[in-house]
Amino acid sequence: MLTHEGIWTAIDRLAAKHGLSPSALARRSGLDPTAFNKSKRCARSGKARWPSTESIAKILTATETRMCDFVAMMHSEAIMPSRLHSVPTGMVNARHFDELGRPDGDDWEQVDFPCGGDPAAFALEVTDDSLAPAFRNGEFIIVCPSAECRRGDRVAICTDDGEVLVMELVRRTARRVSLRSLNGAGTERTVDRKNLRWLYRVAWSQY
DNA sequence: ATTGGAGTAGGCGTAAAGAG
DNA sequence: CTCTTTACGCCTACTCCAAT
Repeated sequence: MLTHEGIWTAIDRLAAKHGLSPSALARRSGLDPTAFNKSKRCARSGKARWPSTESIAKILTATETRMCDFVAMMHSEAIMPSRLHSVPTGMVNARHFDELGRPDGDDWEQVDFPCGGDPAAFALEVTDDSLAPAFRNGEFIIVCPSAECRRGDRVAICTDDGEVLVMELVRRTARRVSLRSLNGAGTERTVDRKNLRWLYRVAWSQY
């Protein structure tokens, strides 16, 4: 459901994700720098003011953000804890997780993020270009185990072979999960569900 | 201490859309 | 057509902070 608070929260989060203030995001998008001022989010009468679809379209274009990712920022499951466990994508594998799919071992580092939320979330630090253009080298991928996964979502999976992969969820049946690579090649991969330890949604990324 | 830039609050005007 | 509503741009004033 769209709420006034949710949409403004998403704008704030989108700005923060790109290291911008709301006014800087507005300026970059070709809008007036004051367009997203907190003082303009409610009329003097107290009535809620909503950004136009045109403004939303402009900030999504300026930040190369998909609508589904923007919508995810409105909801609580997309909120990051203030301090997350993080491990580089170049070294991550099944031994970094316990039997319940929680971060485990000594390789995890603590990384601070600007807001709090899902206590089960963890971060993967992108350390190469294997996930480009979806995720850049140096970017942090925030994985939320409690978030529901849908077709088209970016997900992190752990297989029985010990692989941990970040891909796009293409299809999920009772027996199999189909995934697509994020590196632009569009390579598809199917994993039997019995060989899948866990599948979590990528709710957020931050550079 | 001064200066300049960024960010924000708030007032006002404008254009577009909807209602009557 | 007129009136009302609403989002947004323009503008000024102010605060904060870093650089000089």
